[in-house]
Amino acid sequence: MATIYSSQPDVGAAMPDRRAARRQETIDEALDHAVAIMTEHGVGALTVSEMARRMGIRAPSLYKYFPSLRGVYDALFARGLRSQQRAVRAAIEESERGATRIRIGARAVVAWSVANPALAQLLFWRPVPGFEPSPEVFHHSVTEMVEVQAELAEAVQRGELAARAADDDAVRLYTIVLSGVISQQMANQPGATYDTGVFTRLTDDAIDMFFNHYTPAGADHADLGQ
Amino acid sequence: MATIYSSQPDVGAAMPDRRAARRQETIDEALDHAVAIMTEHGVGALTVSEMARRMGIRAPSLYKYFPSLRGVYDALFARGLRSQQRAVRAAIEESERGATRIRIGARAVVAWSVANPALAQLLFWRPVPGFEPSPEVFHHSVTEMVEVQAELAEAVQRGELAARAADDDAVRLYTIVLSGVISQQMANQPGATYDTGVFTRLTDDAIDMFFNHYTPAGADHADLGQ
DNA sequence: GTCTATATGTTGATAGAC
DNA sequence: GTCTATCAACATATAGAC
Repeated sequence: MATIYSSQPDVGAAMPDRRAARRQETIDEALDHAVAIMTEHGVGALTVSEMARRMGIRAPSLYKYFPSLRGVYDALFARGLRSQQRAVRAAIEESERGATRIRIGARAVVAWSVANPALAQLLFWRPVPGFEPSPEVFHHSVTEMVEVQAELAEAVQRGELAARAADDDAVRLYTIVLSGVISQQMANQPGATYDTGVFTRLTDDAIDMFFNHYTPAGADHADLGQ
Repeated sequence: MATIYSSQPDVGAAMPDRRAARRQETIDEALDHAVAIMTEHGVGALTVSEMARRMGIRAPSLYKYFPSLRGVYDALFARGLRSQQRAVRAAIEESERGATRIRIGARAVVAWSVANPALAQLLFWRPVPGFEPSPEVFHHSVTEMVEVQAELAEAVQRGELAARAADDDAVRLYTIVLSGVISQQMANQPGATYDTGVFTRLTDDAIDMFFNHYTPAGADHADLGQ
């Protein structure tokens, strides 16, 4: 297998990999600029022309990397999902399972969202007329919700939450709470960080509210997984 | 004072009122088309040209009624606020005060939002690059929150909710819950009605969750204001 | 208050040379 | 894989005739 560490990079079988890597670098750079544009001027203000302008190339050249503007949005949606997933996984990595992990994961999602408002809007809202993520990209998004449900089931098993918390509706209520925090923060105080945002500061409060709603019978109001 | 019921409508002092009324009708018709365009193609897809096209006039003519495209958005924001307020006031009109009124108002906000998705997106999100409502329009939006806070204080007074429910943070948590329900519904199942939406169906559940979070000391988990 | 005409700018996308 | 050239369309907004 050819390696990108080859000492003779321009020869023979090493080429295709090098080409592919270079190509991927260009794509990544293009997406970096796309995120910057959306952050500065709004998610709906992205244009192929502006991306090309910032890269110092002509617009037609970008069509070698993306089939269309929608293709760019789709790549951005996928990148957003991956980035968010990485952030969450890094946060929960060594945490205890169950309620604790749910809380830490929730904090991570909110923190990632305010740190990446452009991508977050693309994931949580539908701000671009006519754009919907392609099925294969959207599939990852569904996968993520399955993991949340599994963790809720674990919390039930541990006696931290009532049995109802393993239902589909509980997952929905969880997403309602998180997307509420994120939406209100992005819409009403866009510049703030996780610590300074008047809505993001309520993340733990919101999670408490969610957990209390599923307090197991006989248990007291415990502040789970603090 | 001249009346629009004047039997001699084209004479003298009656004219300015008739002119003003006719002008307002044209503006309203223009905004109707604007809402239709946003509903069909997304909030960000509104153009002066398309509005004119649907009205059967030329684009320049519309500039006699609106100073710019942003002016149209501002008028739409104001219309959305008024419409939502009317819906809520009609719903709570004869209800008991306190927790009951909060619950009924919340249902009304969610129902109005899924029935008016375009205007709701304009109010709850910031989907249009560079558009922010003008200060005087936005002021009404703040007024509304003050009313929510007053009703929460009333619920505290009645012993329905704990004292903390009168804090600023409680109002924020309330808006988090509502905007969460609305955001998730609009983003993930846009076509649904209040009754068929998998998220809007959880409105009462979400309000229960909110109320339980502020259960007064000594009180049991009551389903307030059902 | 409507129109035509126009200035001025933008975009997404393709064809084809190099 | 980059470019030039170009298409076809669309936009916001203004000037000025009627």
